[in-house]
Formats: sequence, C-alpha cells, structure tokens
Amino acid sequence: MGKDDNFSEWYNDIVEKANLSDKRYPIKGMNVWTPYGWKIMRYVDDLIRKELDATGHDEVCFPLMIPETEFKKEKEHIKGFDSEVYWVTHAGLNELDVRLVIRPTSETAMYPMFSLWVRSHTDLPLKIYQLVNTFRYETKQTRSFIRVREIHFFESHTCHATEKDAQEQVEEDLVILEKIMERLCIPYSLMVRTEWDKFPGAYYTVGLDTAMPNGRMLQIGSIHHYRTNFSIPYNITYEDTDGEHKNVHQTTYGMSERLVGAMIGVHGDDKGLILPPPVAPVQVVIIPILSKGNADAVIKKAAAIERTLKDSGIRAKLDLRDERPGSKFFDWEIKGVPLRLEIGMRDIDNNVVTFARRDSGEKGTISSDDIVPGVEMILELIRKNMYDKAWKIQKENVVSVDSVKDLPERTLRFGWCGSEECGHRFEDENDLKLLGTPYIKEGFEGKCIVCGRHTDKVAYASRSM
RNA sequence: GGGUCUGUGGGCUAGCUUGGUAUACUUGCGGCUUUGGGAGCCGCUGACUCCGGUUCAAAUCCGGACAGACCCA
Repeated sequence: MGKDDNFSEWYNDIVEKANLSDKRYPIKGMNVWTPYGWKIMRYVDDLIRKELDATGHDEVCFPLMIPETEFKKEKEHIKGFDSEVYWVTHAGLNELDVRLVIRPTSETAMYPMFSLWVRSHTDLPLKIYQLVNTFRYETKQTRSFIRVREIHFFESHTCHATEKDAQEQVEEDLVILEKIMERLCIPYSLMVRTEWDKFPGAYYTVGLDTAMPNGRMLQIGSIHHYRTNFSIPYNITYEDTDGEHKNVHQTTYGMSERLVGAMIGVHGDDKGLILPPPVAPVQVVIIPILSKGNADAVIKKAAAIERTLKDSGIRAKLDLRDERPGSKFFDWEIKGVPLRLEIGMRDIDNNVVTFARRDSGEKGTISSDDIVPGVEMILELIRKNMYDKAWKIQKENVVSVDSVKDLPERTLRFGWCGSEECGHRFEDENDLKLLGTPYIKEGFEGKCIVCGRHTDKVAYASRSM
C-alpha cells in the first residue's frame, strides 16, 4: 500500500480505512460523508467561516436551482459549463417551459439578485459567501474529495466600485488563504492561469495548487477577478457620488472538499492519516493500559484526564473498548489522531502520562500536573512541524528545466514566451498542464521552452491529478 | 472522448474455463479469557449488482444497464 510507490492506491485505501466517506452510494462521484469525514469537513468549514466573517463577509444561502434564462446570460460562462451541468426538466408530471440548472457554481443564481441589492455606492463593497453543495457532471475518473460530481465548497462573491477595489479584494483573499492554510498545514502556490484555462467569464484566475506525493499538482481553490464581465450582462450597477450609473467590479473566491483531499495526500503516511490538530475530530486519544487488579484505578485516572482536557476545550477521547492496547494504537493511527496519551499503573506511580506524537512518532512523558499546557504545547508543535514539512516538500517538488527532454514527474519551472501557440504545443506534446505564471512575480531571464525566443516570463506546469 | 478489466455476506475472497451442493479470512453479536504495539478459544448472524436471454437447471454461458478499477487522448 506504499504512499510513495502507488499514491493512487494508497489514497483510496486510506480514505476507506479511516472511514472518511462511503463510496458505495450508487451514483458515480457522489459519496456519503460518514461521521468522521464530515466532522473534519465541518472543522475546515468553521475555519473558513471564521476568517470570512472576520473580514466583513456575510454568509447567505441561495437556492440550488437556476432558471435556464438566467444561466445563459454570460456567454463565456455557459460555454464553460454547458457540458457539465445537470438539468431539471420536469416537475411532477409536467415538463417545464423554462428548464432549471442545478448550480455548478452560483454566479448566475446570485447576480440577478445583486442587481436588485446594489443601488448606491454606499452599498459597496458587497461581500457575501455561502457554504453549499454544487453539481458538475464530471466525466473523468472520480476520486473521493478530489474529483466528485457533488461538490461541497465555499464561494465568496464580492462587488466593488472600482477595479482597484476589486484588486484589493484579491489581496485580502490571499491573507485569508494564508490564515486558513496554516491551520490546515497545507502549502500552496499561486498561479495566474492561462487564458484558455481561466474560469469561464473571468478577467483573470489565480489557481491555488498543492503538490501531491506523486509530483502532480492538485488545484485546491481559486480566486477570480471578473472586472465587469458579469455585471454588464446581469446589469449590476450603482449610482456613484457623481450621479452616474456604473457597473460594479466583481471577484469570487472558492475552495472545496479538495482541502480534505490535500490534507490526506500531503500529510498521510503508510500507517494512515495524519490530521492537523486544528481540524482533527479527536485531537488527543487516551488509551488506558489495564492489568489485573488495577483496572478501576487506571480508568478513573484516565477519565479524570479526559475531563480535564475536555474542560479546556481540547477534543479528547478516552478509548475504553475491550481491545488490547496495540490494536487501539493502530486504529487511531489510521484515523490520524495527532496525539496519543497512554496511562497505566507505571504512569500513575510516576505522576505522569506517556505521549506519542502521530507526526514524528516521538514518545515521552508529561507531568500529570501540567497536562493541559503540556498537551496544548505538543499539539502546536505538531501543527508547526506538519506545516513546515509540507512546505519543504512543496518547494522541493519544483524543478527548473530548460528543455523538454527527460521531464521529471514533478512541477516544472521554465521560460515561456507567453504565446498561446507555444502554450498549447507544450501541453499537447508533453501531456502536461500549464499551471500558469506566478501571481507573485519572479525575476527571470531565459528562453521560451518551445520556440526558443528570449523571454522574461516564467511558467509552471505539471501533470494534473 | 477512446480502450481494457472487474462486480459473490458489512469488508476481503474461493468457486466461473467444464452450468447442478457457495469457501476461507475478517467485521458484527453473545460468552470465556487477556491487556505498555494488531492475543486466544467456543457459539451465532450474514452474500452470488440489476434487467432480460439460453437451459430441466445460471454465481457460472450470452446481451444490456448500473457501479467500480486501470490505460490512452
């Protein structure tokens, strides 16, 4: 099952063994969130809510269905989604005159309403978000959390008076991103997507990519600047201080359950998941080590420690199942619990608890008197270690190349003249996807990897997941 | 988009070539026993993806649907 020699198999195996999702639901790409997986997702969602709320976004919830007439207002957008939307064509026994789209994303649901909501410059900026499921008829191979047909995601949509204000929103989104990612311990790169790969209807798209152990990049989210591309067809205007009516400038931002997929892929090992403490449903598992005659005393002590940790807001769980300790260790390791505490007579006699870290395997003892600060400190060390380690891998995955001979299975960095022709040729001939050009400019002097012309542009590419 | 393969208790699997009685392990449940890295024993529950065809008889052969795995574009 090795993670490094067969990532794909390892991933599926881990998802099943850790019981994150049940793939047996009889529709391709629509899996059941089981309690453990859903708890993780919920903690991720909580983090997202917290950061968006803190930056003045308001949560809303729009209907799932969109009338065909609204859906078709922005031409590029339809072209991009036409082949992958689900349609509702009937209601009861009646065929509908206006068919309904099951949202693949919510621009076309929200923007007719934005047009009503925004009237004055004082209504701006409008910053809203929702956490919902969306549907896309994915024809490629599906995979839990990574390629699904029912997508659980957050989408934030903003309207601004000027392009500059919208650009500042993109910058704010990046700050939000950093705060979320340091909790999830997921590294990422920011790439401005190529013209042919940007979001349908966008002015530009920033793709957020995380390297998987097989060298491929997983897109975990995106930020789009729309300019007035949607506000014109949807007629979203405001009356400015000068009395003129102007179209708003818009942005969107979204990330999905791929964050869970990324956490699995980035952190897991051959023993199972390793969950970042901030989103682990069980942060600390307590295993009592019983033997004849002392069971009562050990259980009593273990329960007291569980109580103390829980009272301090730490998600602790005492495992009292009638299993042998070794068996419990394996179980919780598969499930990725970041910290394990063991309590036996030996520990009680020494007034300590034994701990074992999931990320490093390191073992030691904590004084029973300092159990809360001790556990909090170790959890934070684990989080930090996981984040640092992940960033190191993300950076090491990038290889600079200057010719198309012997391209390694990594993320490639090279010169690109920027022409669509060279871009397509590079993708087609090497079976790679251009991730784009760095959002944060990198100094570069060299030649286009395809045509050889001198260029100061640098591009990245990898095989996609 | 094109192709290859697969579908048997909750999980994994034998049986399919050559049609007739469905196997092991595991999980689950009950009991005994044990506990510092996957203990052991006894008992029990539980399955041939669906629809159609061939046949006296289909898990097995044929067709289709659905679902899954992989490869290529």
